Amino acid sequence: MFAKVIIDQDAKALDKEFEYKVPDGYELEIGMRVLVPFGNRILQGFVIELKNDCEFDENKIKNIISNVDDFPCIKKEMISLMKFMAQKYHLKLASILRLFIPSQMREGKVKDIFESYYHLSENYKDIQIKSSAKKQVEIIELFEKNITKYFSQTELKDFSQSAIKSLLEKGILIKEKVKINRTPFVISKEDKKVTLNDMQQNALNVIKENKTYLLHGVTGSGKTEVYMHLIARALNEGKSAIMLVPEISLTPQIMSNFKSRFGDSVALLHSGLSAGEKFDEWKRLYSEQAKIAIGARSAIFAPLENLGVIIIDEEHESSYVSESNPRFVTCDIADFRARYNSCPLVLGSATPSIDSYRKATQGKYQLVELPIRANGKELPRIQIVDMMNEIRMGNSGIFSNQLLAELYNVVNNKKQAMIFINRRGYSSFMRCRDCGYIAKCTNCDVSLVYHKEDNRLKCHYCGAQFKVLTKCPSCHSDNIQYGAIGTESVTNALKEIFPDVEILRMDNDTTTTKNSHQKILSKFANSRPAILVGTQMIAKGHDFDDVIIVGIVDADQGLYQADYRSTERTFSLITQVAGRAGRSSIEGKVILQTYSPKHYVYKFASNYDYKGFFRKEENIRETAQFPPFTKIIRVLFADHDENYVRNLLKICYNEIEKLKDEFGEQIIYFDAMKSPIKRMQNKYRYQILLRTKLEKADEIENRVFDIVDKNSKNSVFIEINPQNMT
DNA sequence: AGCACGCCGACT
DNA sequence: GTCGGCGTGCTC
Repeated sequence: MFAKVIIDQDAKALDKEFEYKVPDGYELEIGMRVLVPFGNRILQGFVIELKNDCEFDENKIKNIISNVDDFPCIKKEMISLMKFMAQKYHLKLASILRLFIPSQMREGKVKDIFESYYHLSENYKDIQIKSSAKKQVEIIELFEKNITKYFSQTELKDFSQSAIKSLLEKGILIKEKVKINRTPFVISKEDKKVTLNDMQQNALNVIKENKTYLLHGVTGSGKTEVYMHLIARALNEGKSAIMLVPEISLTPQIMSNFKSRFGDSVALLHSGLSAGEKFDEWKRLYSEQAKIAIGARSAIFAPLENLGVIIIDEEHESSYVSESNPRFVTCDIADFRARYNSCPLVLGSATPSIDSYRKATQGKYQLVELPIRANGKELPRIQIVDMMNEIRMGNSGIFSNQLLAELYNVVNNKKQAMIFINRRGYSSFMRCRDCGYIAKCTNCDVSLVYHKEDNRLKCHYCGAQFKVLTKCPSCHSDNIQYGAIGTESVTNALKEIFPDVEILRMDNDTTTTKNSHQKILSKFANSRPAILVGTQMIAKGHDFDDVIIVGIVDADQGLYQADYRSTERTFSLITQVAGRAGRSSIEGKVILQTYSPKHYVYKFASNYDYKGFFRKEENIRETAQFPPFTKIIRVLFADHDENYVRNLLKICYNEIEKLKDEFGEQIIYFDAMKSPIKRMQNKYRYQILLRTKLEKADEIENRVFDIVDKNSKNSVFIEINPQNMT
């Protein structure tokens, strides 16, 4: 017998299958980790195939030394998935396999922990003890009272070690080591059984086939309840389920809901777990003690077999795309696994990505809609406030008069408000304070980004550079604003206006420690009146009944990012933030402040008109030749050695340039430039950007991959339709 | 990744 | 002469 082995080393030169001989009579399974002789050392590898013949020179072949675990840690499906990912993303086989097992297993640090348990032996009555051994008799009586119970060391701490020891020696007691699960603690609430409304029931009935469903449900339409029923159905059929959520640490209440509904069948996989907890949850899934995996994107690799459903909640979220190595798109993986297991894949969202919704309109996904809220309540009214008008009326502050009036009302009635700041990333745009003009790229129709270090405006899609604005080209005013309003300045401004009110701030800076999220939120929950200021973080899943006002201070900040998806993101954020208002009986209201009140995104968002927005945005993407009508290929070069990257860039550039002659008009755009952030983690960064038409996009992509693979050992990453351009 | 092999300069 | 620099190539 021979085995194909992937060596567990993250090196390009080792990124292939090596063949070894399995010694006669040695029990080995596909997916097992093994130790193999490699050169003059011993390395760990994964068996991915067993066969009777060998392709390698049989005189040079070496024997497998041993297996590392007594079970195959990579299941069969995952070996197919590995091949799929290697082909699609050009990732190294070993780095893919590492995604499938908990990292602790590789480092070998975390082992199963055991606790000693004691129970009576079957024939304990036949064994004599002296009547003088009072303690021993006491112990036996205790065990006889709970005849089926196993007692742990701690439960027997009242008895001396010597008494227990002599009972063990006589064979009356038996000591057993039992594996302990470090199952993470989740506060579980009373589970409310909910009956589905007609829409939800319909969704449940429709979603059953081996295909992809786009579940488009307005905020509060009860998508989660549909998910729960889908999972319950899978369990009833003896199958398992995976549910992905964008950032699990931000949605603790969803977790506790699932825990209380499904109990120990749920395994949670997220970044907040300790190494040991992760390992134990993984093992519970592997051994089918738990059949539901819930977690952030990496939970898509859960070691479950016989999947009955895969759910991706908030499918539009960018966190489903892995931005650092190994780069992968969660939805691709989910699709692979759903098809492999012949089960439905459900993508749920109140504001689907343009890409997904377009697939639904094309029939690639089946659209399922939940158009009304489960509680029958209206969505809060969104009022657009024109900040240009405020300036004309002499108010040049952060807050409009309407928002201030509403905040006074909140404070006087001891209610709560949330102020949301739509800030993303580091960059800032330039805007005329008088007429609202925004500097945009003349080629790409995306906003230019101000770069402080060389005092220029740059386009992140074509690299074009422009002088900073000193005078507005539209109204000739010299009142130019750059930089962006942050949470800090808003918080300080509020503290001045409302010195006696609890003003809380939640953003990246204030949530660095582990429980800081929870601390801020519980403080907010217990204060009346109170105002919570924050970034996207406050947009998700925090329901406070007394929040009657949500203010969006500068909605445009997210809109004018140099990113073709910025409008889509803004729409989805407004929708999400608006969902925070008016959860209770009191009607909520949203005040949306903007300097461009006529922008179509506000019209559609304030009417909760997703479809209208989709049609408009689809149109714009088509005209501007952006995805999903084209494909953007970004080749990023990053290395400590600047000369090395520049050289590599030049070689690849020249070869890719030849593709231009070959593919002609298929390539809409092609250029090389310094990356918008020139240096990151001390690595110099350059990039080549391509935009191609769809017809030959896959072919061009493969050719670019080939060129890069051929010329570089490392330091080069290729991204398709990157989420951001830093 | 790590290690051997090998081909050049400067040293007891 | 030979010790040691690190470029190149190989590992089933």
